[in-house]
Amino acid sequence: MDPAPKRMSTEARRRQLLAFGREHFAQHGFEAMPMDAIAEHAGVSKGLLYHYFGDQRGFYMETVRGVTDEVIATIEPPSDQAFEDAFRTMVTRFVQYVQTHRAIYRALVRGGLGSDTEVNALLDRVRVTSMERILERLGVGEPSSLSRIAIYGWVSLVENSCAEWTEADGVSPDELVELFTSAFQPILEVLN
Amino acid sequence: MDPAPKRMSTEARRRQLLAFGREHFAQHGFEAMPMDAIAEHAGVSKGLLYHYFGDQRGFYMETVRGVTDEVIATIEPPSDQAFEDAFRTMVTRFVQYVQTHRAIYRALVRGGLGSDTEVNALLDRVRVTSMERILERLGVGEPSSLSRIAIYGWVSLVENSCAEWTEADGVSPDELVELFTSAFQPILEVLN
DNA sequence: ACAAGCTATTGACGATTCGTCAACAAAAAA
DNA sequence: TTTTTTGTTGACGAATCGTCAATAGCTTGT
Repeated sequence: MDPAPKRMSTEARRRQLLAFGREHFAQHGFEAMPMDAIAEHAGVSKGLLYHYFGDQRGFYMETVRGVTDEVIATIEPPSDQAFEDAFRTMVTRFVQYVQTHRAIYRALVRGGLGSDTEVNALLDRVRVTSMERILERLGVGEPSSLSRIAIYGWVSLVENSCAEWTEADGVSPDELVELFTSAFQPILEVLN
Repeated sequence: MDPAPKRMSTEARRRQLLAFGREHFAQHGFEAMPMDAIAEHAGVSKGLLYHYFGDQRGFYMETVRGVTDEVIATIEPPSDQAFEDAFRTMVTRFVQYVQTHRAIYRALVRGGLGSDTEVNALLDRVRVTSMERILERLGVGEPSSLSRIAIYGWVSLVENSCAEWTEADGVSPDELVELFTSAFQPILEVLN
């Protein structure tokens, strides 16, 4: 695939492998594919993957974490806006992220890494972070059980609607943002 | 575990193995567990599992299908009610199902069989069936892309809220039904 | 009661994949 | 050049999948 220098610095090699992993998973999903084959496509030996990432799960984890961290950074709500505006900014940025990173996002939520408990925890971290940021901006200290369930549900709605969106045609980002915003109103009624 | 008769009729053995599988997955989730070990716990040989279900995926599939078919049958909306009532009946029955089958339901949506494309298709069948029934009752023939996305999102909200609910305390079924009903109103605005 | 036939059931087997590790080789240091 | 460091490899053992000929329990016929 690449000229693939025979020997690279630890950091450079690591970045290269993670970049390849991201691209690979975006195209092929996280379906079971032997580490041998992945390594071959990446132009290195299987042993090298294990050397850098410990085990298969480790490679998946680091790749996924790269994406989830990116998402979390993207939807950081601006601190100089009132709630309604900050909320809309978060949602808008999220939708834009999905639009810009269609393939990898779909692989993330549809590619089926739910099987792995640890990897799934990374996905849940995005959801929980979103929840906490919203609750914090609303000044809700200790949300009730119902509040948590309601917000979690809304976040899931956003997540899965976006996943479907990546396979649909003719729906603009604005329409999605509008949908998510209006869907949040009944949730707001319930919070604490 | 059981007295485990040495030889059973094909149908009886099949039912017994599926019942065991359901119980096993409810308790342990669908985490990777060797077929050898599963067979041992079930009191049969590994070969027998393969004989009845073809392969590992086949065993998972049949077990999951048992549950998904049950869910689909449960939320069949009554045909003699107006939409609002039929809708509420569907949601209520669904919530009751989750309450009654906590363990297996959580395993279903959290146990991580998303990894497998085919098994995931079974889960999606529940969502799609729900969507179609609602759309049909509303008299929506060919839903727009946005409509599909919106309803799919709402179904995901219900699904994931319920999954969280199985791990939470102090939230009544009625509160959930109320939440889901109010969360549906903005969706209704968008449909076609 | 016994033999013969049917079929539910088994466990050993080859194939595939995971993860390890001692050996190798390319760059840097002396 | 020689030595040292360390990025890299491929062969290996362990674990698991899925197969299949052999086995053993039930049924039928006499």
